[in-house]
Amino acid sequence: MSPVVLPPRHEGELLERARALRGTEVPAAGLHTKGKVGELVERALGATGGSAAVWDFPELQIELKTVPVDARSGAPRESTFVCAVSLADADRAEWATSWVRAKLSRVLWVPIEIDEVRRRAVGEARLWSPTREQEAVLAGDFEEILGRVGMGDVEGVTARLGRWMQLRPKAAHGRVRTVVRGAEGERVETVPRGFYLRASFTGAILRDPAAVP
Amino acid sequence: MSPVVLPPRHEGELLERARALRGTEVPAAGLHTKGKVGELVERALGATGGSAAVWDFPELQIELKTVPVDARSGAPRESTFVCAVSLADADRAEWATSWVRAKLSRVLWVPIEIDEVRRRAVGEARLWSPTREQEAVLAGDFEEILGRVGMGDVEGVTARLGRWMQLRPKAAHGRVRTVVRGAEGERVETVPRGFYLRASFTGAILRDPAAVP
DNA sequence: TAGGATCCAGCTTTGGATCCTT
DNA sequence: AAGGATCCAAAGCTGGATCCTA
Repeated sequence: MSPVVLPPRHEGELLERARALRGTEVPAAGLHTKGKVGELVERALGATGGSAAVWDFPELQIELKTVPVDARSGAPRESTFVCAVSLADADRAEWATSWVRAKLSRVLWVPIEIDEVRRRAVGEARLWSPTREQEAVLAGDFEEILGRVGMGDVEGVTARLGRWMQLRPKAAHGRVRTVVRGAEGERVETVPRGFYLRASFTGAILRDPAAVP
Repeated sequence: MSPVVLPPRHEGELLERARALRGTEVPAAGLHTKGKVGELVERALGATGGSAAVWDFPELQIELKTVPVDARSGAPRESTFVCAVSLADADRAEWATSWVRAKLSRVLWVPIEIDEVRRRAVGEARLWSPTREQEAVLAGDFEEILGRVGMGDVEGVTARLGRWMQLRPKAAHGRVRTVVRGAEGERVETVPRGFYLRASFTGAILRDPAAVP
């Protein structure tokens, strides 16, 4: 990451920049541009996180998420990836100290509005932190999902589990494998996974940050 | 209706008969058998309601509803018709005195279980009355829907309105028409409609009679 | 027509698979 | 591999249209 813009010094500056971006057209998505828009917006806002960091804006402890939405309705068209999960450590994982909680504790949501002709433009950014109620639901999803993985039932965890947050494959190719322990302690090879937020949840909080769907 | 079975004398007898029917195979549904199973079950249980009555078992004030469900999951495959609605009287209609409330105040639900091969068999019957909370939601749906019709906006009432109960066309042919008054008091010709319960609701109360989805 | 319902095309959602860049 | 996400077939749901019998 080589930023063309200096890191924002405070939330106000970050929000200001994000709002200045509003209306900017961005390259159309397609098979060969996945993730591109997210990276463009990161650079334009001065993100410096890089692979090792927890947050995109480490000084501000703020995570940036672009989310593709329908230009008319504002409804998200996709779920939102949060972070990868170390399946092998599931039995020791706790919400309070988790990476996913840290990332979600403060998020700058940047909608990418997609119109009928597939054109994409930056929408109105919004800074969000989960309400107590929202965090309780996310924590519940976390426990339910990693609890099952911790019990050795990783194959029993489908993307159906979790009210707002789900676990799904996260790998460049279907053939990538990671190792986890089964119920009897045996080696189980499986595909790497990550946490995703359902579109119904991001849609709700984009409309109303305190929503309790 | 010429019953081959005498009317049940009390709830216990009705439930007994319904349970005795469990497992009975019934003719497969198809384009040309709509409603047939409902009538077969009515006769088998000794229903005497007929067109004029509010209830299928007038002495017991009980309504009979067959509901097609997936044999595996128990989930309803269709919404459930409750009764037709007089659109012209919408502005005077009240939940407390409505036909739909009377019908729903006590219902014998008879699931018709459909398996992979489309075979249909009678499932376990269950006698239900709405809890206070459930009735409040149904009353809310009623007011919301008929309120709009009463205000002359019948064309603005889509099947999307109503959390558990919705208004939908109810006519043998799409060309049948009924008359209602528009917002300016003008004649509006529209298709006759009836109240239906969403499959999500009947599914919930079949699993748990006191469910609050 | 009233009463018993189901049909089914089209839209939405789901959730496993996949793609790019560093 | 980690971080940024989107793809898209198939399953599920919606809701207007339709079917049978008396």
